[in-house]
Amino acid sequence: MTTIHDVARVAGVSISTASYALNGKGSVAPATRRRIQRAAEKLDYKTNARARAFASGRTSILAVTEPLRADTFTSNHMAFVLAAAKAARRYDYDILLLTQEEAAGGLRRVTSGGTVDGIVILDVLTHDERVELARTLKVPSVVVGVPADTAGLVCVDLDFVAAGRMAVQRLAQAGHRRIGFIGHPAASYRPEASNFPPRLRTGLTEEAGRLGVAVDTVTPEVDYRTARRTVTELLSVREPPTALVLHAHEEAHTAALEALADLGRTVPDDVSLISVAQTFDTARFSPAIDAVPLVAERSCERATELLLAMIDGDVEPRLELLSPFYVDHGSVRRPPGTAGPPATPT
Amino acid sequence: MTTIHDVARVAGVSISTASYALNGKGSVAPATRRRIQRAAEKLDYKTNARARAFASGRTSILAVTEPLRADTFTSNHMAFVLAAAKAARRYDYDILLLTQEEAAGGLRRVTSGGTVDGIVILDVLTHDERVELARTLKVPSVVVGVPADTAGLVCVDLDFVAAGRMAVQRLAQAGHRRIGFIGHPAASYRPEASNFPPRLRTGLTEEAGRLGVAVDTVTPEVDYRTARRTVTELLSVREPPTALVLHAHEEAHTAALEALADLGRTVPDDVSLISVAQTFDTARFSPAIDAVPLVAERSCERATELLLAMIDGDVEPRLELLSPFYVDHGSVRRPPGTAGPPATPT
DNA sequence: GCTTCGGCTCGAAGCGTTTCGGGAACCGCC
DNA sequence: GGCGGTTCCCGAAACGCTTCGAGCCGAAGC
Repeated sequence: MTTIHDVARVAGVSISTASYALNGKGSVAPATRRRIQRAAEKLDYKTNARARAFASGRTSILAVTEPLRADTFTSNHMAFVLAAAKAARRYDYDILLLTQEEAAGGLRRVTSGGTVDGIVILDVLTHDERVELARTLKVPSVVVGVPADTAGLVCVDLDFVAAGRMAVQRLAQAGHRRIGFIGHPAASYRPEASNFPPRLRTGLTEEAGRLGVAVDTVTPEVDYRTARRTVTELLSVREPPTALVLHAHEEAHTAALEALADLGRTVPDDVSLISVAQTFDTARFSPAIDAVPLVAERSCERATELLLAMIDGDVEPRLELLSPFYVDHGSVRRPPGTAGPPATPT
Repeated sequence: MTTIHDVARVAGVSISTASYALNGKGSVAPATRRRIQRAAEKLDYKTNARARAFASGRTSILAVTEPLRADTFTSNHMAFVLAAAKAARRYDYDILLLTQEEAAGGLRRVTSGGTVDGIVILDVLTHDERVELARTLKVPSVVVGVPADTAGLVCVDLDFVAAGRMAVQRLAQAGHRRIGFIGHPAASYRPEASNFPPRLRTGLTEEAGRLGVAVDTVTPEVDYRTARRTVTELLSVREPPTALVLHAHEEAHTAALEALADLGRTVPDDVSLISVAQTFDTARFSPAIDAVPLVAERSCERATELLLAMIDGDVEPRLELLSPFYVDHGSVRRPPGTAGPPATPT
């Protein structure tokens, strides 16, 4: 195995100079640096990660903890894990994946032994043991999501409240006065679950109240047939909503579209549609659905950035809420039978 | 930070003895061992993973490489990654997750620097650059799946051919003479994709030929509406199949059930159903569907076992195909209008 | 009583890198 | 020409652990 000693010898310098040159630290004369780099190239030298970790006290590995629970969606989970991995790589870090059945224990293990330099806590619950633990660890950590108590934590998340508001604003502006909200399964709104579903709903209902928009809410289970029936019922009342806001699993989207087709309602002529805070692509539906997307990359990128800043240096505890944005696919229009100027974005 | 020196001092032994005792290696008198363990406990000593990795040349980390491609399903991917993680943990290993956009480069990186002790290659393509690379690396690796050329490799996978055969046998035994096969999207059967879809289809069609069973095949895209239409067409011919075998995405299962309901066919009275090689639970459908499941845990457990054997010691290259098994949920019955003894498993 | 053996323990040599402190050479300036 | 300040380079000290080889000692074998 070729070591830095070999490189130094071939380049005719000391190993310390070789180390400085290879790592871009210290001050090394350009000519010397080139000589060392050429030697390294020639010998196909690769830094021994174990030795480097030992000497530097850094492994260049981040732990990513992501529980798999029944009340959330696999694709969302995967999206965040992959986004975290991608973000980490941009800073030359790798990720070590911690699973549900090791949540706290795993964190303790990779942390106390110095296996990782930092922790990314994904998909956090309102009350999450991982967060409690992270507070006590000396290894820096960052939370993607918003636990009940954010004191002393660095948290990053989409502003779900604003996302809910944005959807309502858009529809209100288009002239809708009664909207249907298709939410997550009821269990997702309980205090022991994640808190983004209630946050979104809060934003939505409060803004609706402010703007004088009525909201009919349903929370179908993760099951196509139930979802479809639920949506059909939602639309079959005497005074049905003229628009739907979806913050639900993918299957519910399909179910909603099928239910609409079945009832002979077309999108967007009869009913407008907005999907809020999804990680999947709502353009792939037919028709494509307007979205206020949940971009895992955004949250994870920012989280990683902050985490690395914590690793070398201090970062003030904070809660960063990322502003939502709107993706127009033409699934929102004025409700039927109403006149006025065409709906335009703010 | 408390080190092994502290433990040794408190226990009144040398650090080498402490090391042997703590790692269960060498020979240490029981009394001494206990004394050392008590000291470690008292001092809350945790082995420094970096130092240990450096000294021992082992990091206790395995790389898991898993490409995300459009032609497979997120939930399957996640299932295998999690299964790999779980298996690794059982042997006190952690996993470092490598993503698509780094397939070969990432492997090279974590390998040449000694970041990981071994590699688990998931979801392998028939022709996969990761496999080519793995062959040249000095770090041991194991493949979950079956590439075109398995020479010199250790491969583990479900026996998809046998799984396909098993489904047909079951249906033939129940008296079915014409079955419908709902496969993956057409692209999955091309030579540049994974080869488990063609393997399964081969087993199915060959066994069908042997048993005199006709097979009508469809390969719907990953899209509910298309899938549903396709299944409806499959069942709307003059002489429709009396049973369906599904090796398809979850949405296609839902679509098939809805299509059947729409056509007024009930399961299993009018049509029998078997789902083959799925990682999701087919019991959650209504009605529950018989399955020849793809158990990610099985493949990953065995793969990990072999990988660790390779890490310390030699393992002969091999291809291990795991035998499929049948899970009965009552969705298979004799075709309507036929007499004879009730269908019973072999 | 001697040797031999095996169980137990220890000292010390790494493992390959980072990084500190210092020294040599050189510069510009008074 | 002396002197403070840079720039560039080097030697050597860690970093905490594993593991080899050797030593000691009591028990067993002759």
